[in-house]
This record gives sequence, structure tokens and C-alpha cells, in this order.
Amino acid sequence: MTISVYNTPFRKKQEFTPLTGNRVNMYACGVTVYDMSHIGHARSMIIFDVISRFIRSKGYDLTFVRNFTDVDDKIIARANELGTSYKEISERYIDEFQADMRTLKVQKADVEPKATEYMPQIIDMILRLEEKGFAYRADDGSVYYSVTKFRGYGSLSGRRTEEMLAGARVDIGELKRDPLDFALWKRSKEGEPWWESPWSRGRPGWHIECSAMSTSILGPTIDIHGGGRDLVFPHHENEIAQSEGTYGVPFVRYWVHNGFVTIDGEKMSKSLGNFLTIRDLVKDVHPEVLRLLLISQHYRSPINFSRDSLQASTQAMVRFYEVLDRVNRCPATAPENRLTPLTGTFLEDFDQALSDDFNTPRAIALLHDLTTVLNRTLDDSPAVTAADRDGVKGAFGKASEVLGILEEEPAGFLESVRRSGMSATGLGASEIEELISQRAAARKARDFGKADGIRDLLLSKGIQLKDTPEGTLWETL
RNA sequence: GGCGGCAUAGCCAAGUGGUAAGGCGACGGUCUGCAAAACCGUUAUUCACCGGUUCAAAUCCGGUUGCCGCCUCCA
Repeated sequence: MTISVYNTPFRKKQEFTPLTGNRVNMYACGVTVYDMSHIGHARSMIIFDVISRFIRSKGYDLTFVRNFTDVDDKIIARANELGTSYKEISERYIDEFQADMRTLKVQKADVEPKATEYMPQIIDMILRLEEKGFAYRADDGSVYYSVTKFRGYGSLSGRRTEEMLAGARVDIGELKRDPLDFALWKRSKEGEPWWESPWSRGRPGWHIECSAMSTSILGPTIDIHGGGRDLVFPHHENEIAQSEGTYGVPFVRYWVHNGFVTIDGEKMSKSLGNFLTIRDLVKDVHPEVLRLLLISQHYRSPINFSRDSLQASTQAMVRFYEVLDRVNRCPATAPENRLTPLTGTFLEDFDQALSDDFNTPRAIALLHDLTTVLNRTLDDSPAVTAADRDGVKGAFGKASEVLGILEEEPAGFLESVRRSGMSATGLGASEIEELISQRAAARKARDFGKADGIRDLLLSKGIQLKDTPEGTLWETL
């Protein structure tokens, strides 16, 4: 099944074919490291994580690059605020970011370049742009990109240069010729970090680093370039102008942009101050629940974060793990395979769903369908074959390989969900288990008053019992 | 103001020409000593509104209304 991808500049899905045989080059814009990452970053990282996992699972030879912007105005501002160096700030928040990604099971990219490690390449690219007449020097030693020199500027975002020029604001004190021109090289002020260059002691503008890192690692034309919707203009538009201006070949074949996480319907961002950090969230929420939540809506749509959506995702994860656990606990005494035909169908449908522009919501719906049909079969007769068990493992294993959920031992996951609610119950696991076995004994003796008394006692402490053919389970409410 | 996107049941949400996935919730049933869980069934003759194209439209085109994003740092 070939993959179709929604390509931003064309505003429609297109069949995906790599530029070179089986090789796929992908670049995703990473984060500017000046603060803790929030759930909006998590969404973007998880989406490109799933995309890269899926592309690999289809057998492509993928090289995935995700950068760090480790020098920029905000980092410098933060450093000054805290009386430290930009380097300390960026290194610290890169470490924090990496820790968050490990928690969220976001795989490391093949190359994770930092802007400051690519100064020669950045400077070289600006020199070439100068030679070709796309860049000009300002009086202060900064260098700007002349947007009107690049035909096709605005094609990604669907804007016309003339219209933008007409409506543009002009900042006082800027040394640009046109308001749309953007800095390739900025002369550093007193006390700011700088690098030696042909123009001035300064630092690169934000956009040039991605062009330089992308082309020097992956070549002048790459297959997939992605990032948040907010990067379409001007960031990605400027990257195109820079890279195509330098090399004269198409920069990116498929542009992929993800929608925002909103809170109460408003975009979450650092500047609005309405953001939830990943670190805070995973204190109470299992990382897989967070992953499921963030991929349960299509990547291009905005997703609203709420207590309700968190609750729904938790329930869904518990449902998946319970059926897995159920299959594990079933005796392997069935005379014939009943689950393997179901899991076989699932695998085909799952691939089809994700091949259609990475439709994770549909893939998750398929997991629900599979869960239902597995439960139904086991309700009918609670026995499996060894092949059934492997089939179920294979099906959920595929989901775990691609979506990065369901990677834990079912019993362990259910245990950790229980534990997250257990402090409120005032009981320990062993006490609960003891009460459950007392109840079982009472039921066996048909002393239902006592049995129900125990059940009510546990319920009053927030513990719900579930009697299954394979035994009694419990969960915290 | 310019550009772009979205509007599907009580809620969340798939679905880009062929007659409305999935989840949560609610209600009825099976199971159960009774419950819970699990399972079965019901819950949108209809996809913001108005026109148009078509044998056929939630899906395409035009218009209206509402919401959101970008245009300044932003995943």
C-alpha cells in the first residue's frame, strides 16, 4: 500500500514516492531551547515520531533529522535574565527536552543537529546567496534576504509578495530594503554571543540554520519537511527562498504541517502563557495515555486538551491493555484458531488507515474494533491457541511499533494506572488483594451479605471490582 | 485589512462524489446470587445556512453566518 501525504503547498493529498529509490529523507523543525517543552511540542514531536516509525515499518530506508535552535534572541534574553550564558540555557533545555522525549517514547532522530555546530555551513550558504544576488549587506554588518528577488516567494503559504508588501508593517530602525526581507546574519550587540563572519561579528538569523542543516545533512532536495502549522509562514517560506536560491533545485517534495494543541479553544503557546509542560503532565498521566490522546485526532486538525479528553484516552488505554491481559491469561487449550483471522484483517486495515495521510484516528478506531471482537470471541469461549496468542501479540505489537503505545506488559500498565489512583484510596495493594480473596471465599460460601459488604467497602474507597471469567480485577476510579 | 483552515449526534471525532467509522455518555437486553466489567441492541433519513453542478454531494462550485490560525517569537 503506497502512502498518500497531504502536501501543504498543493492543499491536497498526493501519492508519496521518494526521490531516490527506497531512501527517504525527512527533516522536522525541532524546538528553540529556552524553556521547558509543553504539550504542543509533544504533539508535534509525537506526530513526526509516528510518521517516521510508519515510514520505517513500510520498509523504507529513512534518515530523519530534527534540529535544535540553540542560539536566538529568546535564549539570549533568558540567559541575561538569569545572569548566565546562552550556552548554559540551551544545553540545559536540550537535556530537559531529551528527558521529556524519552518519557514520551519519542525515538531519537538519526541526526539531531544544533545551529551553533553549523556556523561554517551557514556562513557559506549566506555567501552563496550574496553571490547570486539574493542577499545584501546592511550598513551595520547584518545581511538580509531580498524577498522580491526570489520568484515564487509565497507559494507555500499561498501569499503574493505584492499583497504582503502592501499590507506590511515597517519596524523603525530596521535596515531592510523591503519590509518582508528577513535577516540571514545579525550583527551582535554588546554582550551577545557572536561568531566571526565576512560581514560582522554576529549570529545567524533563525531561518538560515534550518536551510543549512537540512541541505548539508540531507542534500539540496529532501522528501519530507515538517513542523507546526505556525511555521508555514514565514519560517518555511523563507527556508524555501534560501535553499532554492542557493541550489536552484526544489527544496522539499512534501510539506507536512501539524495543527495546534488548544486549551479552552485557544492556541497554547509560550507567549500566551497558557501552556502545560510535558514534565508537569506526566506526573499524573501515563505517557502512553498522553500519546494516545495526541494521536486520537488527525494531525492536521487542532486538538483541544481537556480533562474529558484525558479521561477518554485513559479509559481507552485500559480497555486495550485489559483485552491483551485477558488473552494472556486465557488457557491455550482451544481446538482451533479463532483470533488469528481477526488479527490478520486488522493488520491490513491498520496499514491502509495509516497509509492514508497517517490517519491515526482511524487506526485507533481499528484497535477498538479489534478489542471488541476479541472480547466477544472470548466471552463466547475463554480459550485460545498458541497461534492466537501470537496473532494478538503481532497485531498489538504492530500498533506499538508504529504508534508507540501498548509497549508495556499489560499487567504492569494496569498496575501503574491503579497505582496512580491508589494514594486516594488509603489502601495498599496487598490489603486490596486480601479483601478480594476474602470476598471470593464469602461468595463461594454463598455469604453474599459479607461479599457485598467487602465490595461496597472497596467501592467507598474508590476501588471498582470487575469479575471476569478469568478472575476478579480491580481498578481505581 | 490580506491569506489560510474549520463547522458531522448530548460530548469527542473519522469520512473529499455512491448513500454517515470509532470512542465517551444515555437507554434496553445477555451474563451475574445482585452488581460492576465484558458482550448484544437502540441513540444523526442526516453532515452550520442558502443556492448550483451531477443519475448520485457531508464530500465539488458560488454565496451567507460563526469559530480558529498565520501575517511579530512560536510545534
